[in-house]
Amino acid sequence: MRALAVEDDPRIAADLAAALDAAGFRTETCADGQEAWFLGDTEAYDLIVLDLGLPGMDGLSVLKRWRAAGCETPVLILTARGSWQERVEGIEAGADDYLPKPFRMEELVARARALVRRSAGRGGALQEAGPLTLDTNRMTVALRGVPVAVTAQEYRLLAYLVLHRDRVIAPTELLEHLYGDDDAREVNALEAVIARLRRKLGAGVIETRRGFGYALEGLTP
Amino acid sequence: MRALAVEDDPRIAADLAAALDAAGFRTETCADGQEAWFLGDTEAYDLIVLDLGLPGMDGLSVLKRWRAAGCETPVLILTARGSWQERVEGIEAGADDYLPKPFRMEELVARARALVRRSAGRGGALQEAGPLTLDTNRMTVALRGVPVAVTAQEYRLLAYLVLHRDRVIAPTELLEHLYGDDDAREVNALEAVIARLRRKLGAGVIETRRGFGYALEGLTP
DNA sequence: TGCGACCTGACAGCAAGCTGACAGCACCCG
DNA sequence: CGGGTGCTGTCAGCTTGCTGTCAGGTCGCA
Repeated sequence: MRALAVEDDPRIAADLAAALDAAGFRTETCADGQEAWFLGDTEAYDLIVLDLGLPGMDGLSVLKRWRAAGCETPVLILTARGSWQERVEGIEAGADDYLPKPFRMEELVARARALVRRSAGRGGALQEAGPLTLDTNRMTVALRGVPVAVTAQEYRLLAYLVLHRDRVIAPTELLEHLYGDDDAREVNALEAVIARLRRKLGAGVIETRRGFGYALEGLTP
Repeated sequence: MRALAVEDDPRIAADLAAALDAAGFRTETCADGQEAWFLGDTEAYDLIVLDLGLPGMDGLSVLKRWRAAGCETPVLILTARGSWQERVEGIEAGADDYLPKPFRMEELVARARALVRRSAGRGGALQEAGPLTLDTNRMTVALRGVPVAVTAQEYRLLAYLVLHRDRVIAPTELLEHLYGDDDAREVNALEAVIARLRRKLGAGVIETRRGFGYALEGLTP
């Protein structure tokens, strides 16, 4: 974890760095707004601690510029105690959290950890298997990068195959999964779906293992 | 956006609900820890405001149980002023933010909004998605820069779609978040709102993914 | 060659979704 | 208090296009 502490008071800056380092961060410090903006924009930090009172450029402006530039690093701002307008302003500008000064280092560390934990909890929605890419968020399918329109049923079938791309799936298993136990269908319904999919994806993508079931392209027999 | 306010003082609870409702939330209240735990565990909220001093079950225990049960709803806790141990404890227990009592309703609302945005991994108060711009402070909508007048319900629906713009949203999910569990509506109510929105925004902005749900104008067909 | 497993084009049924009309209701304003 | 106004859910009728079925074909294997 790499952190940036933007703080003009050298003593506080040192304390910040020490506390964050003790918490497992690799912390760099910076005392000037202009430089902070440059660093935040060019370097890849996991967390930025930003003091609002700064020489060079106002902390709030720095924050707004980062957000405007598409920087999504979690930012924790330090504000003067009691000025709730400033906090609200900071949050509106895109801060993820604030801490009123003076504060306990324990609290800073707790919040910093929580912030990083939270920002890390996304991604992984793209499932790839051979030439196929499934976006499980948008429910879309791409073949060699080219989007392919599929229906709900087709998507469900593909998703199941992709999820179990390392083995052969028996027709009965697919039937069980695609249709509830209460509205079971015949095998032919499945074959129809597969035929339609093959027409869209090309013949080779879904392979038939005669007598066993179906598998995605590239699985060795 | 659906919110739960857990607060035993009925006056404060009413104030909370009023402020959050004015900010575009559908707020339910609850005065008891046990009940709060049950609600948070079973219902789908976008935000929970939790007072730590509660009858029935201690607020911190409620929070811990939620987290232990895998509930990831952002939680904003209300603490007594000055007790920083309590705050740290709260954050360690999985709270996403805290507010010391007494507080300004403006600040609560600002933090609530920020929390909801952050939980979806997004920054500022201006939410952009394709041709749409939502100002979550003023609760206004613009299409390609041109302001569009929308009703409260329409705004809520759009806000939810914009917040989760990278996903397809199932009708049931929208129903859950637009209406409380106690005044549930039929799917058709939703379709009516969407039809009215499309008349204002044009046909392409809200896409229908037949069999899955709705999504904002995206890249893939 | 024969049999069973599997494929596929056509088609109809049907459910998902859309829309215009309407009525209940909350709210606003005189 | 009372009428007007605008929001919103319900209803009914409609469109759309997904999807299972069927019938007939092809393929692989013994």
